[in-house]
Amino acid sequence: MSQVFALVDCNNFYASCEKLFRPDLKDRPVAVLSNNDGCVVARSKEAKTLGLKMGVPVFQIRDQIERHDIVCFSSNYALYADMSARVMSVLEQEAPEVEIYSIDEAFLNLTGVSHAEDLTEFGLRIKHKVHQWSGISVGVGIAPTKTLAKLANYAAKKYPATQSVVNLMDPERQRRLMALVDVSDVWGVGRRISERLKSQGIHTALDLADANAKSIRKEFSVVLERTQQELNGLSCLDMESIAPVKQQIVCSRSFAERITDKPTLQQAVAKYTARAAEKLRGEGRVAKSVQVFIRTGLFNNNDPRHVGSLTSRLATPTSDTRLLMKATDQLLNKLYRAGYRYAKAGVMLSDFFDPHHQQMDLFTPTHNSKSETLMSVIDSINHKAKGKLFFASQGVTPQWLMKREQLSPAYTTNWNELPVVR
DNA sequence: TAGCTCCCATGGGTAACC
DNA sequence: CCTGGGTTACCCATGGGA
Repeated sequence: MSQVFALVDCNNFYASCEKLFRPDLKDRPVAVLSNNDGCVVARSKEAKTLGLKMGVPVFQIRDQIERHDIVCFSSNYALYADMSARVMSVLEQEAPEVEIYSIDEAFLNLTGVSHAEDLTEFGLRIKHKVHQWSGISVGVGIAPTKTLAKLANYAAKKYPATQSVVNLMDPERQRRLMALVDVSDVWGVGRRISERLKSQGIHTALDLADANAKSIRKEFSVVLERTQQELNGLSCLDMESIAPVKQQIVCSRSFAERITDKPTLQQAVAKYTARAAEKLRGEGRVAKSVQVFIRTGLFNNNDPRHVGSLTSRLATPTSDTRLLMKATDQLLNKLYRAGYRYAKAGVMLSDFFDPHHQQMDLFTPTHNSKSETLMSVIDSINHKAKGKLFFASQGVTPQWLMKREQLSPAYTTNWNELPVVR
């Protein structure tokens, strides 16, 4: 039986979240910056109209920001996550099956819904209800495959006449749209692959759909072959409503200022280790493999360069912050070289196990419940009082913390931070 | 038993996505 | 001077059994 997927995607999500709580900024250009206030990662409609580009470093467009009086925000992930949850809960009320694909988009499985209601009507209803309940506006694309649903969503955003809802169930309509869409705008086709496709005369989504399947497989990959089949209405990608178990956890960050000395770098690595361990416990797992990486700046640097990473395999997998910190500190000791200006460091955990049926070895004392208790006490305190409890090795007043100079208040998650309005 | 192929695990690198 | 963070999947080379 043929399937029906919808893709619901929030418009300018981060910028919309910031605007929601600042009605005074209605109709004003707003930009949201990446961690460290480094790049532009989201723009309001007005900012896009002004030609503000996605991903550009802020220092390169200071004058543009000044000239047009663009309001900039540091990213406030807690706010976006909370708004996302509100949007998703509306979708979950309306659709029989929801796959939360990212913070601002979700696939709905509408297979079987089609008889009860016209699909376009369904899309419009969802759009209205999400807006009514969360204040966020969304686009809806409906199609027989996920890739086509993405494409329909792209059209819903691009063409205002659609009222932000596009029903792409009809094959003729699919082909008409695909002829207008650049291959690079197809889901799964990035920069490199679109360049290679274009050198072979494949310029539009339709060109890709009609290309020779054998040669796509041979010269590119199974992944692109699947994309091609999906463009032709053959569903290869199913709903993944249950989140797959994580295979790795990374915690890394650029520093506000370059770090040259080892003790400071040690603090940073300790902090990232603590955060990664916390995430690991949140997943209910233990890790056997621990990696640390450090690197100097990436761009226009006459500075000496150093990138390095080292991995250690623990005798026994663990989620105990103390043991993981011991490991990462040893790795950093081997990795660190004096005389470099480090810009970023990170900790990666992988090779996960279920702590309750764990492979023991002969020489290490067995899993102790003291550690488990201590860690869960730390986690529950930090859950209530965010990050108030930490290890001394993380440093008490770190100077290298990321830059977040334009952070908005925690409107939805911390009542105490709300600005006083009279 | 030397030598061959096949298969699988592993690890580094690339590309994609949001 | 100042350029994000996190995750997965795949490809390919390698090397050790069977």
